[in-house]
Amino acid sequence: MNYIVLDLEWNQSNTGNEPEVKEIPFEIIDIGAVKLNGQRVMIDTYNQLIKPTVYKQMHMITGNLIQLHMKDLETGDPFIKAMDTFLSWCGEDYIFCTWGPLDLYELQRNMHYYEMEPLSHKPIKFLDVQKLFSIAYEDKKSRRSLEYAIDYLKIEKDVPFHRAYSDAHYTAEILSFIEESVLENYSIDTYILPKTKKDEVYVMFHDYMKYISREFPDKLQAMEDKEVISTKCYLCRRNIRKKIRWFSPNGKHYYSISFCPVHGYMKSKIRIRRSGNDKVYVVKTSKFISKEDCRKILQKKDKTKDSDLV
DNA sequence: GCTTTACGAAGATATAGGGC
DNA sequence: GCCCTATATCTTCGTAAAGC
Repeated sequence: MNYIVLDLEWNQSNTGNEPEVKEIPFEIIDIGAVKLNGQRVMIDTYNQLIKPTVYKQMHMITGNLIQLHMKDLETGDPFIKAMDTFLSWCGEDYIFCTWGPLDLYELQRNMHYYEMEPLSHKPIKFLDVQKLFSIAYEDKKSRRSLEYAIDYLKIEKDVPFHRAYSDAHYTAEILSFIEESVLENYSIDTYILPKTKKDEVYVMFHDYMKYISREFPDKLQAMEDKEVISTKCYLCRRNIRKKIRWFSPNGKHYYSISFCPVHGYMKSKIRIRRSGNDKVYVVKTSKFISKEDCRKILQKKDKTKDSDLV
């Protein structure tokens, strides 16, 4: 499998002078990518400017940042043409890698605006190199700028930042530094949410698991779904007994604890999230915890009103 | 029984730090 | 300037205790 390390530059409405188009708040104007083989060695590159059709003025802040002017874009390809070329360049067997979680989301939003066939009909697995950098070298939670990571790894800064191709190239260099085992911490893009039960997402990490449900009309219906409220042991996949039934200390998050005779106390947490069209979906995470942590959650539950028990 | 005060929880708002 | 996410802080509200 190849790695497609992708970076985009985009422009936005020049507030006050140009109305914002709601369906495309950010218009992609520069696509850069580097293809790495399975050993993370560079085997090809892609670099293309896009001729904009939505925002004809460069936003001041953006213009200063990315060092691109409207006249540079006049010779660019139309978005649809550039994407067709780019996607066939990507090939068949690959995973997208980006710095931060936004690029893949904006790419799909732009494709949708131009009524292109979607990249996928379900959530997309990708590598967020910004997150991987934090896991490999920092505290797993912080998010650093690309330049910080380049300085940290003492990689030579031979081209300016904030152009799609150069940032993709820098990101690829960082990716090739990161130890193989860290790459298991992949991310899920939810521009497209699971549409059916079959498309729902189950992700196993070494110390926790994550589940992303399909959409439901509201919170109550989500919390009635068997799969949503199921608390099977994610290691041995057996049904296990609930020690603490689902409860919500605040109406947004739900907690439960089950006990697996082999793996111990498993805490599950449900977050209810809003999707675009006023529906909701569920992100459930499960992990094994100590008896002491179990006691703390029990205390939290005792403070919760009965009406919030499920 | 009414008013004041204190406190904690929940919700709303602000901030920070990343992206362009 | 706007988007996204996570976290911190402020505000509001309900309840309980204290004072009269």
